[in-house]
Amino acid sequence: MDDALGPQHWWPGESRFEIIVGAILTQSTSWTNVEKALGNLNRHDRLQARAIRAMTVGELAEMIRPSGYFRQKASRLMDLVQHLQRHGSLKKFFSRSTRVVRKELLSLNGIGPETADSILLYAGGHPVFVVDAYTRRIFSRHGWISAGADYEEFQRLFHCNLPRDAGLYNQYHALLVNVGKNFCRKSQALCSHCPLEVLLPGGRPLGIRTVVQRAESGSKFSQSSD
DNA sequence: CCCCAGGCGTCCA
DNA sequence: TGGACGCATGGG
Repeated sequence: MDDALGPQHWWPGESRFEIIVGAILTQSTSWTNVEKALGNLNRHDRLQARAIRAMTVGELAEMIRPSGYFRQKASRLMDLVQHLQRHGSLKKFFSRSTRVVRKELLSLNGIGPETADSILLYAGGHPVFVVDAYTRRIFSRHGWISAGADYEEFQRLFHCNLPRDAGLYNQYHALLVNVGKNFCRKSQALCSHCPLEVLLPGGRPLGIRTVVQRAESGSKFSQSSD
C-alpha cells in the first residue's frame, strides 16, 4: 500500500488505486452502483493493479457490471491500468508536474477533464479543482457564470479565486457535492432550505470564498461522504 | 411508467 | 465548436 502518504480525502476508497478505479466507474453513475462494482472487485481480491491486469476485459466487465456502461468502463480501466504499469509505482506516476500528469491522463481513452482532475486531486494530491455537474449547476443557477461556459472556464474561476491548496479544493468540492445532491437538485431545487439561499440571483455579488464558507457553515451534510 | 446518476467519445452541421 | 446521441445499471 503506497497510500499511506496520500492525501486525506473524502472521496470513498481505501487506497489510491481504489480511488482511481472509482473515478472511472462513477462516470455518469450513482455512487451506490459504483459501490456494488467495487464490492465485486474487492470480494474477488481484484482491487490491485496487478490483479486487474491478470483478468480479461470480459471478466473485468462482468465484475463491474452494476456500475453501468460496463463494457466501456472495463476497456477504459484496463487501458489506464496498463498505462500506470509503465510508470512503476503510483508514487512515481504522480510525482511529476501537475500539467504533465494531467496531459497524460487526458490522452487516455475515456478519461476527460473531470475524471483526470478527480484522479489528480483525490488519488494524487495535486491542487486542481474538480468541476462536476453539481458545480456547474450551482454556479450557473446563481448567475455566477454562464451555463454554457466550458470546463476550463469553470475551473479558472476557482483557481483564480482560491489559494492553490489541494486540501482546500478537496473540501470545497465535497461541500458543493453535498449542496448539489441535497438542495440544488436537477429538478425541484430546494432553495428554501439551502445554505446558499441568501446568495440567489439578484443579491449582491459575492466571492467564491463567501459561497463556500456559507456552504460549510450552513450544510448539515458537510461531513457526509459516499 | 417516469426521471436521474460526481462523463466521455463520436458524429455531424 | 457545439449539440445530439450511445453507452447501461439500479434506485426513487
